[in-house]
Amino acid sequence: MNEDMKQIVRRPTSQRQMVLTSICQNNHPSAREIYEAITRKVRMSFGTVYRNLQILVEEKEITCVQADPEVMRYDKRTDPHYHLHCRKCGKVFDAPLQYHADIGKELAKTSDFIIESHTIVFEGLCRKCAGNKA
Amino acid sequence: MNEDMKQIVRRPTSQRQMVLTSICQNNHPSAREIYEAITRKVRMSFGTVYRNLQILVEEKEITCVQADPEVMRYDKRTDPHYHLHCRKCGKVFDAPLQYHADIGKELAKTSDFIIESHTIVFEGLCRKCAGNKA
DNA sequence: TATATAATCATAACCATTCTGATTATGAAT
DNA sequence: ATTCATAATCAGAATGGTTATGATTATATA
Repeated sequence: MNEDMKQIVRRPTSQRQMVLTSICQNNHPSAREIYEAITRKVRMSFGTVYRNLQILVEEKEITCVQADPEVMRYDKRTDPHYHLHCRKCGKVFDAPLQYHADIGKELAKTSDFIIESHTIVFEGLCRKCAGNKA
Repeated sequence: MNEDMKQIVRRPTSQRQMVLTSICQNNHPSAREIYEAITRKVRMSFGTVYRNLQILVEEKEITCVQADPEVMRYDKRTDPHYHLHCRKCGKVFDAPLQYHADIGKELAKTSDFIIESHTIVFEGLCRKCAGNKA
C-alpha cells in the first residue's frame, strides 16, 4: 500500500454547502464577497471559505474565473464560456457568445505549444456603469 | 488655475530606461524578474520598478498582461495580440494568431455591455514543459 | 545659482491568499 | 453505542505581490 495510493475521503459539511449556495445565488462572487454574505448570518472562518472553494473547483462543482485583475472570482457554471469585465465596478458577467471550441486549431499548427483550453475576457463598461457617465 | 489642470511633467530617468530595456530583453517578465535582472548589476528599489512600470503603461510604451494568475507580467508589444500561458512553468508567450478586432461585434448586439477591448489566453504546456513529460 | 518639484530609496502598509496547530466533527469499525 | 482515525473547522499567523509614505536626491526651468 503506497502512500500516494491513499485517497482522501471527503466528508460533506454544512460550510461547504453554504459556500456553494452562496456562489449559486451571486454573480461571480469573490472569496471575500462569499465570506461576507455567509458571515452576515453565521460565523465562518476565511480559511474555510478558501479551502472549500478549492475543493469545489477540484470536484468540478464550480469554476474559478480570472477576469478581474484585482481578485479571483467564482462561477456556478462549469461549461466553457466567455466573460465580460467592467473596468469600473470590477464585476464579471457571462458573455452571451457561443463558445468556439476550435479557436486554437490554427494555433496548434503554427505553434509547438500544447493547447488545452482558452479563455476570452471582454473589457469595457457594464450597463449600470456606462449609464453613470463613464 | 485649477488644481486638476496642473499636468505632471515627466523627467526621463536612467531607472525608467533600465526598466524599459529589461522588458525589451526578456519574455513577458514580472516586476520581480525585472527587479532581479536590474539589481544583479545596479541597486534599485522595488518601488521604483513598480512606479516606472505604471508610468510606462500610462505612456503606452509597454502593456501589462494578465495571463499568469500568480503575477502581473509586462510586454514590450503594445499592439493587440493574444497570449499562451504555460500552466507548468507559468511563462507567457505571444500567440502566433491574427488579432480579430471584430470578435465582439456579435456580442455588442446581444449585450448592453460597452465593449472596449478583449483578450484571449490559451492555457496549456510550452514546448519545454511538454517535453519534460507533462 | 536658486527654486520647485519629480523621482528615488528604504521601509512600512495593504490585501488576497495560503498555511499552521489546536480543536471539533464525522464515518467506519468494533 | 463506543472507539478510532482522520477530515474539517477555527483563529490567527505567514506569505507574496503590490501600493503608499516620508525623507532625501536629482533635474528642468527661471
